[in-house]
Amino acid sequence: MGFEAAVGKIRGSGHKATPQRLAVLAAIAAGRHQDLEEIRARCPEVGVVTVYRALDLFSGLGLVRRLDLGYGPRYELAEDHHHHLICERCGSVTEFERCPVDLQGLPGGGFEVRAHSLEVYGTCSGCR
Amino acid sequence: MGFEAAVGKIRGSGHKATPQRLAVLAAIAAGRHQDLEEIRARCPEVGVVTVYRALDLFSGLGLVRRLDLGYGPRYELAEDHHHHLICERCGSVTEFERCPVDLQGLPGGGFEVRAHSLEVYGTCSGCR
DNA sequence: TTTAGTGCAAAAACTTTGCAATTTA
DNA sequence: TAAATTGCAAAGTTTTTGCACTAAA
Repeated sequence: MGFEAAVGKIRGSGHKATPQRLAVLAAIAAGRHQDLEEIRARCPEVGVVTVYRALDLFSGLGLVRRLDLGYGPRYELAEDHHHHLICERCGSVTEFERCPVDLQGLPGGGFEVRAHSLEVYGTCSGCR
Repeated sequence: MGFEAAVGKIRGSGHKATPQRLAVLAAIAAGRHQDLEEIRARCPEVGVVTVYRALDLFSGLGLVRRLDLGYGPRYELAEDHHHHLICERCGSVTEFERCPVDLQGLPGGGFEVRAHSLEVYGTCSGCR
């Protein structure tokens, strides 16, 4: 889901697309798996409380996803799928595009899939 | 990784397998994606601080993984792979066994894979 | 016996809430 | 204009730290 679609979803859900919310959304979209501090740094004009509330709203709308990659909460746009490579030694996180997931014939009896997130744990080349 | 192997890994890494640590580990192994409160309930004799420190140690050893499934941190044994079905409507989490991930020819230039975790987001049958 | 680990109490960090002022649709 | 949103200050939670005591190897 892109930035534009996300804005549409905010309005469509009956919420107001305030400058603060857009700033927070843009901040999240500008990076990947950022923590609160990183997001805040990209929109310092927005109060912390508002950032928390925006994050909450966005999560509820399915626009943003909260992850735990090992060092506290991180946020990113809830694209259809994300794939992270996480080094258990140094904690570095890198992403990769090619989707190694095949959700054909998934169990779960009628579960409707919207997105997925894959975390691959191991040791990065620099730590071996 | 089973409980036994985990104990071996604690000892092998030069740390002591204290009754408190074993209790915490057993508590985690007894359930799936539990939060701190649930874990604590299974080993009430262990102080909170010790639980936090054990969780920290276990994460560092790669025995336990911290996840964020939408409502704060959750912990589970870091088996080779886990697959969660997360309902974005009601927050319910279910697991499934069949692995839909194929990590052959993964990018990442020499990243050594040890395990993975897949979260599938969508709407469960009860919420549709 | 030595070094690592525990638990308490306190500190720090993080997140949520109440409320008056402000702003969007 | 009415209802939603913001931001401050305060309250509540969660997590970490300092330190004396205890226990595992």
